[in-house]
Amino acid sequence: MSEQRDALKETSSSRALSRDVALAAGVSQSTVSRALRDDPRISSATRKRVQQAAEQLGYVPNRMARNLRERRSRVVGVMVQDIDNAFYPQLLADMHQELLVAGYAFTLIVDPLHLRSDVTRLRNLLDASLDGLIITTATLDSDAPQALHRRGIPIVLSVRSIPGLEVDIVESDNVAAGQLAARHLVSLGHRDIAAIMGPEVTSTTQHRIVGAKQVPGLSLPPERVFYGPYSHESGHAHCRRLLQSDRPPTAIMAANDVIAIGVIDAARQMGYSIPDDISVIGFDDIHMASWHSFRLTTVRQDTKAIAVQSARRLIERIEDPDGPVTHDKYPVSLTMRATTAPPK
Amino acid sequence: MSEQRDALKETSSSRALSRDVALAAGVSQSTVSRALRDDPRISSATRKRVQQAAEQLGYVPNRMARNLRERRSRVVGVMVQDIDNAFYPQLLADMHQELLVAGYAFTLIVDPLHLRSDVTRLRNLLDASLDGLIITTATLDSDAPQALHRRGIPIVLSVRSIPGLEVDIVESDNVAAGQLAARHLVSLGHRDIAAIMGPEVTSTTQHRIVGAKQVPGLSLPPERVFYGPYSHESGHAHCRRLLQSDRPPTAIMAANDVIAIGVIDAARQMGYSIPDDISVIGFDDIHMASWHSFRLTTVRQDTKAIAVQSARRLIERIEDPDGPVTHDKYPVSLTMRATTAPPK
DNA sequence: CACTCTGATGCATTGGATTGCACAGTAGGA
DNA sequence: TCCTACTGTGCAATCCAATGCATCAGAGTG
Repeated sequence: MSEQRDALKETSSSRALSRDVALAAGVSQSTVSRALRDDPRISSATRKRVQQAAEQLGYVPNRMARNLRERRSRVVGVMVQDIDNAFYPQLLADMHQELLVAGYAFTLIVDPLHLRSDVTRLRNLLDASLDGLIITTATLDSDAPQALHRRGIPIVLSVRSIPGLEVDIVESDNVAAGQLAARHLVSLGHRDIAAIMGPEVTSTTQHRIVGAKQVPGLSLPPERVFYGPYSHESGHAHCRRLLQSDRPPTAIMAANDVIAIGVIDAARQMGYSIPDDISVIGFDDIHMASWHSFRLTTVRQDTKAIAVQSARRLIERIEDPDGPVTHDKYPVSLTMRATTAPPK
Repeated sequence: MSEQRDALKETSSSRALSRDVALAAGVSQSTVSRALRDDPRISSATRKRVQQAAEQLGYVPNRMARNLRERRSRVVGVMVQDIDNAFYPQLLADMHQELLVAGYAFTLIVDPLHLRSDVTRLRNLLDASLDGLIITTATLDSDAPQALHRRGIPIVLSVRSIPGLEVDIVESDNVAAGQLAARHLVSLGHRDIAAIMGPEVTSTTQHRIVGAKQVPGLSLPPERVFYGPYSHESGHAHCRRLLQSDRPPTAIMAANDVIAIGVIDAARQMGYSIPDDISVIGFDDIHMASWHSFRLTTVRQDTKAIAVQSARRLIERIEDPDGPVTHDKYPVSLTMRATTAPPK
């Protein structure tokens, strides 16, 4: 037992440094550094000797030292609203993959709206520990993205955008998305539609409403538009209230699939049948939307493309801070499943 | 508010360093460092002067330099199987919160089982950029945790465990969980039960099976036990095959809620009614399990407690590498909803 | 044979903050 | 007046790898 502990302690306490490798290989520390980074000036014989010594000692270059010297961390931040909301994990999974192959790690930054100008959080973003930041939670009234941009932190606005800010943006064509959803409902014969949207200050909600209102035959008066968080609870609560009212709509347009599923749950709970009694349409087309229990009709956005492109744009921005600002806008499409039908 | 804005307002392209602050405040660089870290040896007059100068210059200490000097990064890794699996985001949200208040950030490490001894990935964990690691994906045959432990990286096994490894473990009492589920089904009158489990090499699956088999009145022969990933698809596919077979079971025990929901979806898709035609029970009690479309009966584990405690244990281990090894085992409970009933 | 050039390696500095230790200044006591 | 005892600051080393520049040996040239 004590022998084992000793053995463990030895291995752990003696973290090999580049100078240890240098000693073992009979070269200087700088040669070790160069050899392991495949510097062409090092002869292959020396390189091999160094590599062997490094392997034998279990040498791994200290990333903190490298970061300090190179003034970059190869870590980016990804700011999300709420990890426990099915949309984000899906986005994160693809971003993660893309960042990984590019040699970047990422740190999750959870940014509830109400903390948007929290000094402590922002300070952490300014301490040079992150090479850049993907913001998926931008709101129209938040000044944090602007402030970070001014400080010279490479940022990309992903999913949501802010007009007039000279930063890279990767989003869907949400006006078209709103049109698609509304047109689909109208073409089925719906005239009285309610919209359960996200926060009013998000571009996604704004754009989708704008698009929906452009569709002829649809009136979407203010009293038929509800704002709230992008959550299951919000969809559930709003739907409940709508169905308890004097004059329930014949269809509900939800600002995303998570809300839409909340709507479905509430409607079913109150004994309504979907789509016979009420139609529901969502946005995003998250994996869950296709599950048999929901079979949600929804406007699909290419979440994977957005995730991948956001990561790429950020990396490009990091590597070329002065390159031209880009704005990617991805097309959307209607995925018809089983939650919409003509009104009764 | 004004303080916040000041911190961000600075537009200067070149980041202020502590020596700039020193110059502005008329003190030495070391005094700046001490003043901003509230070293009691600095007089309050000097401290105030330094703080003002720092604020004016928008100075934020460079974290890379601090990391190198302090030989710690205040970043921990959290290794998960698959972010896009509802269990993990829930776990991560609570871990994140707990780590945040303790001053730690975290990096997500996605670890598919098949990479279990991939040295390349491990190298990233050995470069001192992480202070520690929470592993939620340990498998009984993986040697990575062992290897990392040997190298002296503080690690905590969370959710899943490996016997005989001298590291901190935070998990549920999964044997009791298996017992609870099986006892519930048996008490309802079920005798022919199938189990759709996770990978055979996970402690969670193993322990739950062991627990279930301990319940009198239940036979769980090998041909009634199925192994697969902890995914919706797996539950869906296995359920489908079971229901198409000559002799479908009267109840299905799923290794977690995500699988259970896959089972429900498959059963409904094939026209079966739950719980009338077949009972389904899960494990975990993720948020989704309570949604009206599922109302899943499940064995609840205290995911939040596990998340929080894992974070705490890791931090304790980082701060005291030689402290006694701990093993937290949380009790589980049965949450009865609407997916179990007596057999027809 | 002297000299330049090239290739391979080492020396010493750099990145920016933290911190052990030395030291100047002041107050209090003899 | 001198000496001790603090207090508050500054100097310089430290963390570890990356890298500009100097150096050296050996090949090639006139």
